Amino acid sequence: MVTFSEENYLKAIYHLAMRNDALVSTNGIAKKMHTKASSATDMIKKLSEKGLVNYQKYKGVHLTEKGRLAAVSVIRKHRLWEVFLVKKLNFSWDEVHEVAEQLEHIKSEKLTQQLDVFLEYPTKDPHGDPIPDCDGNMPSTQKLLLSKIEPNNSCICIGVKDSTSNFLQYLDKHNIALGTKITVISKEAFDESMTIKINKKQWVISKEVTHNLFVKIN
Amino acid sequence: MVTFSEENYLKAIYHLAMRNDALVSTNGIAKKMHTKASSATDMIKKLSEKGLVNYQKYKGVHLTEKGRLAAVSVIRKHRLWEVFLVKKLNFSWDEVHEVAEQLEHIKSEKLTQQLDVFLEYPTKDPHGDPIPDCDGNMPSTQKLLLSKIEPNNSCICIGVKDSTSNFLQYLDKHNIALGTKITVISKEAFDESMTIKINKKQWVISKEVTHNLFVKIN
DNA sequence: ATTTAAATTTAGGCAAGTCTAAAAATTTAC
DNA sequence: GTAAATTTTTAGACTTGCCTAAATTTAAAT
Repeated sequence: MVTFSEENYLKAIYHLAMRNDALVSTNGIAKKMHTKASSATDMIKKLSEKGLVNYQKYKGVHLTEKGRLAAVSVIRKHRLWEVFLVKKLNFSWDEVHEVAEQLEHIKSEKLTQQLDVFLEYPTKDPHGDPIPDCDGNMPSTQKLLLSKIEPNNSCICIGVKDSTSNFLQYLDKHNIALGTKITVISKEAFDESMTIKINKKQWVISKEVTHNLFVKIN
Repeated sequence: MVTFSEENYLKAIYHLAMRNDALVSTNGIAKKMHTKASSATDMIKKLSEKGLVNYQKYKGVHLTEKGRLAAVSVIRKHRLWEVFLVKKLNFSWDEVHEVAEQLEHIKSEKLTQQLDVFLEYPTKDPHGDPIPDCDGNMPSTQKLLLSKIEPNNSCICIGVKDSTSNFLQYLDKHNIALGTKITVISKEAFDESMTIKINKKQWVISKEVTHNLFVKIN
């Protein structure tokens, strides 16, 4: 039995490790969880006793296979619920996160499975992130930050790195959605701002934008 | 901010009081919550401090208006989710309760509202229980136990008192569903068993069944 | 290589929600 | 109308998840 809080820590560790089974630091976990390092240490010990992470004092942790499966299961539920909220309940992509944070902890194999069926097996959530399958396989996606694209090349927007409401609303306002084709006109070395063209309309975006938008080469 | 556990107690008190604002006993609450009387006392004090119940030591509690609204809100969510599970995710009526017990605690006004829209404003859950509106009004339903129907009268099944899987599966097996017309042929004084007729087929049901099936006069 | 800084862990404490055991109040029974 | 039985409350303790403050370990800097 994995508690609500344990699931959140596992998810945090998964995201920090970024599928590399790199060691994750106590401070990193505490920061991500908005708790103190001492709280993180407490939880790490508990996760370690349950065999969900490997832990070496002062060194850091990484997920065991059991822990990885638990984390991915939560992520799967989170992303399926996000699809549900957007596709069926008319939520916009900047409103879904908070509610999905609650729904991801509902424990029912059948519920998750039937939700997947009902949504017709989506492979991406509303922010372009991949949805793991029920066996815990996370589809790998090679995605580039827009900032890496050279002038005179074009690309397709496939996801966001930052998924805060502010950023998502910015994108909505400027008609940048998943699937939008972006042509890079020029880059400014000074402030890393970039001139881009979408649908014949051309304007300048800051590095805050180019560093948080994932694209693929056309 | 009402916690998960507080919501469960409020729901229990609501159901025990049965919309009469009758006093509910500590022991009654403890029994319903599967906890000990001392735990119930602790929680009652907390609910009282929050203004959700009126409490007099050794006498009992009843919900304040604020408490009633909180309880009804949880019940509304529970029943909406049950409809969702049955109508959209192919759950059967005996499988929904446990999952709905979890979903009922999700906090999002918009979620509940949009779910109601998505389900096209259902007024009854899969067991025939009324779904309160978003202002906390519980539709009143006058329903009779099948045991009260006299021989040679017929009635329509509109709900269940006991909604355990065992009973619901019994009803499924014998093709008794909400809306089914039942004609009472005779009653046995000795064991309160009853001979009934459904679709020209006639058989005997025990008092355990007649005391747990709600009907309305045709 | 030792000192300083940063990260991590330990120690002790707090609130929520539960428990057991014992005390107090109420109800029931004769 | 008092004694026994039941119900309810209190007292003290445990677990989870968090905190602050202090101690320890590791890393960085000169």
